[in-house]
Amino acid sequence: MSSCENCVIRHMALFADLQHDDFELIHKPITEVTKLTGETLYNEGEEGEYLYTVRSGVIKLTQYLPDGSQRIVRLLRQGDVAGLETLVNPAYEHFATVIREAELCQIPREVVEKLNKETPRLHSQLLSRWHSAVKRADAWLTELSTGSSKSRVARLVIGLSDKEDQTCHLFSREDLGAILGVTTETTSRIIAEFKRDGALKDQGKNHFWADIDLLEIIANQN
Amino acid sequence: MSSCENCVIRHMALFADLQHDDFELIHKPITEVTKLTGETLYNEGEEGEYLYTVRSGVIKLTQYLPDGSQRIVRLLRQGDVAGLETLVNPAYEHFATVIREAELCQIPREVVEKLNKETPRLHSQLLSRWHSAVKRADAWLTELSTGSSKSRVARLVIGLSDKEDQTCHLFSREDLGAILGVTTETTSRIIAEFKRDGALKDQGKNHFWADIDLLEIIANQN
DNA sequence: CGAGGGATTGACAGTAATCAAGGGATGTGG
DNA sequence: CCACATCCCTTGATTACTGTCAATCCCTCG
Repeated sequence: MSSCENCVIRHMALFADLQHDDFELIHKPITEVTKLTGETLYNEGEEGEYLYTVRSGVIKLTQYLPDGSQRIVRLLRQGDVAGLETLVNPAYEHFATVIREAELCQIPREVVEKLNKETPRLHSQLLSRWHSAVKRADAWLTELSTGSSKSRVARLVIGLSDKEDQTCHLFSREDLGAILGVTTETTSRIIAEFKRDGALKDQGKNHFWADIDLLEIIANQN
Repeated sequence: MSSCENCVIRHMALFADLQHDDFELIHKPITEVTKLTGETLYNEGEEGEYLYTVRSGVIKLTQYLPDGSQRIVRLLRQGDVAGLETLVNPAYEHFATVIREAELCQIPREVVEKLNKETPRLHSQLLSRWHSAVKRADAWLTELSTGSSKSRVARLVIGLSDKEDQTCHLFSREDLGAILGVTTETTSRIIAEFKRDGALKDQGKNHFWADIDLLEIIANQN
């Protein structure tokens, strides 16, 4: 139960700043769950029973418009938390779906609420989580929803790339489209074009080598 | 200095939950400033000396891309706070510009930092501010950056409308375009079309009567 | 009255959506 | 093991929308 204290990703987790005694306050089980691509964490409007920290994999948060069109508003990766909004208001505000096989810590909302009440050491983590959510939302808007489709796809690929070894795992064209607010066909065409131009080289299973410099040029023109 | 305690918009202000003694902690002057349309509160990257609560008027927060294109990422109105990010990191993260004459309370960052350290009653306000910033960022993306230009303009007009008396103050076509990620010409054409179709009726100076029901229909089709 | 800035409109080019069809990989059942 | 179905990606043809460039209009201000 208090294995959180020894968590390998604790330095980037919600509980990073907690001290030994704080973990005594946890009186409900925190369980580790694995979910496969396509599985759901929770749906918009449901009462939030759990928060989730992402240990590995990728989660998408989506919202729908009345006409049924959907938009992915954020991606969560290692160290990120899903369901924070339930600390302010019990209902989840997004559909949370796994888009790359994920290991998660499922934390009862009550645990976080209790810690938040009783130890000040959670406050700054919570504030900085919210802050980073806003920052990313703003960047999402300016970088991924502004300019031509081609620029936006290029920016998204850069954002999904590992700059060290110049590789990049992409998601389905449909998800990429929902991130950018364009159709799957447009996304597919542009990625195919990047492959023809040598900006991306296929390494199988949506895994690519990426010419970041070239993509940067594409991202900033047109 | 402690006139904050009697502020007429205190119920919606950052200091809503503070108690009498808390106001004793304020040892730097909070000043009320008025700014005209076009004036700037702060620029991205500057060290944040002040936070601002909006008493009246409208502030836009913008970000720029390397190629110079700009995007308005949020609007702040009565009760909203500009510059919250400086509590996490000293640099402002946007350009904050007045787009409708505004009265603001200019609060030294140190004041908020001190209150945040010394009284728990500010925490929940801060969390709920961040929460609402994220919620609005998400809605901005799904409602104002998804679908056809026409739908998006319609949604924006609805969002800017006073539902009581069916009126609406718009901003310059350029600002509306920067909110939606479309050109000023496109925005102008669509608003002109709304006027021809009777969805909007001009009442002078960017002030309109709005047929909300009709706009809702337009927002959800096409 | 003229200057200037924003709003509107037109013509046209370029981009992206739509509708439709084919290709390629994976997995299942015969 | 192969045939077939399925799912996703890709591509083509066409249409519709939006951006671009340019001109005009309107209002306010000096």
